[in-house]
Amino acid sequence: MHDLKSIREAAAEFDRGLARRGLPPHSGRILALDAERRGAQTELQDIQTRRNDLSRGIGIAKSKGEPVEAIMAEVAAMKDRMAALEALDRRLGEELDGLLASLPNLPASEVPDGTDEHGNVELRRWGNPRNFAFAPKQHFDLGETLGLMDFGRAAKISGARFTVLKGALARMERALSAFMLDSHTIDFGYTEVVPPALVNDAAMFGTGQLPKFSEDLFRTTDGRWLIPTAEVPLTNLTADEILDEAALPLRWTAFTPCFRSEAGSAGRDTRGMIRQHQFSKVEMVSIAHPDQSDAEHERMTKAAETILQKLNLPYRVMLLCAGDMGFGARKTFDLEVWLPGQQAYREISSCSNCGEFQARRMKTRFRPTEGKGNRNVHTLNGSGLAVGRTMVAILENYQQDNGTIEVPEALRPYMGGLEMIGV
RNA sequence: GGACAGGUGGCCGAGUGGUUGAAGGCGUCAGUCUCGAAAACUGAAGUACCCGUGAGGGUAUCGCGAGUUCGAAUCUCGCCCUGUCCGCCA
Repeated sequence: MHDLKSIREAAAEFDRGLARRGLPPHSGRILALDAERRGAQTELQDIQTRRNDLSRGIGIAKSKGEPVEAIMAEVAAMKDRMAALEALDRRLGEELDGLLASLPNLPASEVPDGTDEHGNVELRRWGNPRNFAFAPKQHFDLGETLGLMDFGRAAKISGARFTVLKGALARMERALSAFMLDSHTIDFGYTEVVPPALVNDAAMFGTGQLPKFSEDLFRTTDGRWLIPTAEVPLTNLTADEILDEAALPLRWTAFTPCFRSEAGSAGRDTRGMIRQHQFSKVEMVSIAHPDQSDAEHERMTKAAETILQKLNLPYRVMLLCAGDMGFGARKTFDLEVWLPGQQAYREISSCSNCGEFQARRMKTRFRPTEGKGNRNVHTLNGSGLAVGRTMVAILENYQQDNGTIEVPEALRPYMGGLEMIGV
């Protein structure tokens, strides 16, 4: 959600930001609506002032036993105009809010230009892709051959884009979640949270999934939504609250299932576990002071990278270009893990600084320790990591020529000391 | 799901359709006092928006949304949430 005041003050800059997102200018329409609405509000409030004075006068006159018919007639005469102005104010407000709510966040200045993933900039690489003495397989071949990953039966009971994991791989999902949560809570100070997986409209609006992206979501028959990421419930934890500055930053992490309809991605990643309707993810969310959100963003990304490093999985860090960022982000780092079976780097984490964008939607502010005037917090979210894709990466990077899988050392304590899968 | 009872400012808690943004208490902040603190006393303080260069003025807001009324925290309706009991249930 955008701030009207800042658009009034810097309309050209606002439109420049939209242009970087590939959108036409909107400030003209917004400011026209804003001006018209404020005119209506001002006139309405003047009438209300008069109405309140007169009504008060009626009460006083009555208590004195004086006649009130003349005053009542005067108030009654204002009713039509008041109703018209109220309707106008509401209509203009709805159009204005609808417009403001539909526009994505503006990219930070250091975000590169670009319309799609080809505009993203590689910042750094970590780890060296292993040299295989054989042709590395893709994760679904490995998993199915092991008999621990079953897409056929998942389709039987649920349909496409679901997986059944069994045995050591089912356990690996549990192990990975515990491993990741331990790292974030113990090494990075995040507080572990178990949030609801079903949320209401307001929460989905707060983080920006609604009103524009409802087709990407699953909806329950009683009108709730299945979370597409724990970012939604975690970030909305502070909705409608005014926090103490001293409480910042708030850092939360949660392991949850995530549900996405994947409408519009038909044909992409149809095989395997890369793109599923349901997947597990450990998410991090930080609620930060505006002055500290850039540092918090780096810190959060570091927490996600640490998981990959501990698992010894090669990856690269991408700075997303303006056109490839999500709706609410002003700056995003993607972590892409090396998948030898695909011979490609694939996204395994996305860490975004949303600035004030979500805070304004959720009405999350903080009270400065010094000075007056409440300010919007900055919100950040990042995967740490997508558990299913982490399993994919482990299968492909740790596969042996006989199809067995070595368990990464860091994970062994979480898997009862298991060193090899499939032997 | 059914039956009751509730939802008031940071918290607790009054509130009769009429000059109530809302008594009182607690807590918070500032000041007086003090070497300092406590106590006491004095004062300040919700949120959003509009007008105004400013000082300042105004509107809305008592769970949310409609309605009745010249006027609604107070009356009516719908919804949401909380508590208690019953039913069902992991």
